[in-house]
Order: sequence, then C-alpha cells, then structure tokens
Amino acid sequence: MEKKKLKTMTLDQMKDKHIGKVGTEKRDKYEFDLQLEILGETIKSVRKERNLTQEQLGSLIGVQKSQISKLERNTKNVTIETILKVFKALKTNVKLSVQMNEFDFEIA
Amino acid sequence: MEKKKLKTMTLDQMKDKHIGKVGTEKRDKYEFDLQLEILGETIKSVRKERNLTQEQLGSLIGVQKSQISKLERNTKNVTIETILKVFKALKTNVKLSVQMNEFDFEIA
DNA sequence: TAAAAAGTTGATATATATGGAAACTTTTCG
DNA sequence: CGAAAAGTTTCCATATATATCAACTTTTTA
Repeated sequence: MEKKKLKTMTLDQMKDKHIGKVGTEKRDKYEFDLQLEILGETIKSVRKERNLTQEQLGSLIGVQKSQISKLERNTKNVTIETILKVFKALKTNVKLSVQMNEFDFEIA
Repeated sequence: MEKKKLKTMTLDQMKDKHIGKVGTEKRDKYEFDLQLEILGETIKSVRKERNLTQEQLGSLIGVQKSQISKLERNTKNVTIETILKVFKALKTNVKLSVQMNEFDFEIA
C-alpha cells in the first residue's frame, strides 16, 4: 500500500472529469443488482475515473494487466475476495444489500 | 422451482416473527459492507426467516445440507454465482453498491 | 430422556477461478 | 502515418471453490 514517490492527482485533472463540483461535494456512486456482467463494467468505469490503466491497477493489486482485462470483460465468474481486492485498490467502498421480497415463500 | 404440494407460510407463522406489521408493510432488509464473515450469517438469517432448514434450502438449489452449512459458516471464499444462486432460492434480492471515497487517489 | 431432526465436520473428487507469459489487436498521439 | 501505449486473447499452471458422502455433534420434541 505504501509507495515512495506519490503523485497526487491534481485538481485540474479532476475538473476535467467532474465539472463544477469539487472534493467531498461530488461522490460517484454506482448501485446495481448483483450481476456478473455489470460488475466488470463497474470495475472498468471506476478505474477510468481513477485515471488508471489496467497495468497500473494491476500493479496495485499485484497482478498482470491481462488479469484486470479479464475481470473487466468477465469471461469468468468472480470470487468475493477478488472483488474486495480490486475495489480496495481503487479506494472504493463496496456494500451489499439484501432485500427479502415478500412473505409468499413456499416450500414443497 | 415448481413443486407439486405447496405449503404457503401461514400468517400466524409470520406474526411470530414480525410482530404487528403485516405483508408488504414489513420488508426485511440487510445492508452491510461486503465481507465474507457477514455474508454467511446473512444467508443463515434469511434462511431462518424463510423458515427453511439447511436441507430444504439445499434441495431448492440442488446441493446437500452440508454445503449450505459450509456457506453459512463460510470456511471458504465464495463466488458471485453462488451468492446469486442462494439468494435467488431464498427469493431475496441482492444489490451491490459501489461508492468512491475521495479524490485523493494517488499512484506511485 | 430417548429418538428424530437439524446442523457440523473431515476426507475426497472435480470444476473452475486466479494468474503469468507472450503474441496479438486497438487506441492514442507525436 | 508510424510508433508507443493500452487493452485483449490464448495457452497454460496452480490454487481453491463447489460438492458429495458419511460419520459425528447439537438441538428439538414427543
């Protein structure tokens, strides 16, 4: 997690992406039904917002860029551990909400 | 998914668990940071609320009760596919929300 | 309190998620 | 356009998640 030379993202770089709103004001939030397909897209879009290449994200986690590519295009299923690892590296919080539909549950 | 003899959960059974509130009024919702430990507990608590045994839940999915036990006590990591399968059987909706912390992202 | 039901654990087999390496394609930019 | 950077894909190895079965422990209930 700790690196020697830190290059903090400049405000100008930020302005390019988030016009007007600054700092704590603007907080991007993605919410969606848990699906494999969407998850990959989300990783990609968060990574983009962090202005990272697949290679950079990979090195934060300790994997090759090809691995990131695979996760983003999810050709495969994913484990929770991987999800946590990726979003932690992206300094992004992940919440899971579980909502029971109705009381009409029935058993055989 | 389709079974011959359906035994719908009676309202009385429900009242035991959800005092006062009836039907669509009361909807249980669990929300938590995505963590392995909590997830297992959640499966268990939703299953209990559905008044199912591990064996019954297992048969809905097509696995043995021992497998459900392991998921609930999660001795292991879990894949998204498994999460989806379990909660679908429990007629429970699963949402994932992803929130970016700040703009203070830094790269080496 | 004994039997039945529910849940746990360990051994084991199999499927598949993770990951690297390298070649390849696509995008970016001088 | 042509080179560099970024992203993708294929082949492959390895770790591990899924799952069963059977024996065991714990809980429930008649």
